[in-house]
Amino acid sequence: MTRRAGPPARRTDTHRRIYSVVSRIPRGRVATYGQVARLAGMPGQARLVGYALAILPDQSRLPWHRVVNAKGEISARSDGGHMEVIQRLLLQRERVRFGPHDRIRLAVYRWRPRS
DNA sequence: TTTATGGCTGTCA
DNA sequence: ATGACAGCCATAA
Repeated sequence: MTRRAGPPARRTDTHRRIYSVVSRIPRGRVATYGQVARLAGMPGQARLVGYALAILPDQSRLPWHRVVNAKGEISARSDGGHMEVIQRLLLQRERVRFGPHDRIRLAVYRWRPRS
């Protein structure tokens, strides 16, 4: 194994928890990166969520498109940017409406898990 | 090892 | 509303 002593498999566990939370976001609802981080037990790690989703394989079944930034917008990718369009389509397909400035009204569509 | 990004965010001007 | 800044930390070079 290449992994030595110290923090045991943190990266793996981190991604695991992030994906776990994302998989629970119901259709027609969205969550912000920061929100996912908090729910995953790592408040303030919004960027980690972005990383975890960025390396997601294309054939992944995870609802990555239901994660948006704090303003309710689809965050810009570093690459081409075609995924942003896909994300928008996927959301509209599950009837999430976009308001002015390509924004989603978080007050209306934000996911609110019970516990 | 060090440095520079990066699907972010809250605070403050 | 917009912009600068500072945290946070995984990855890539």
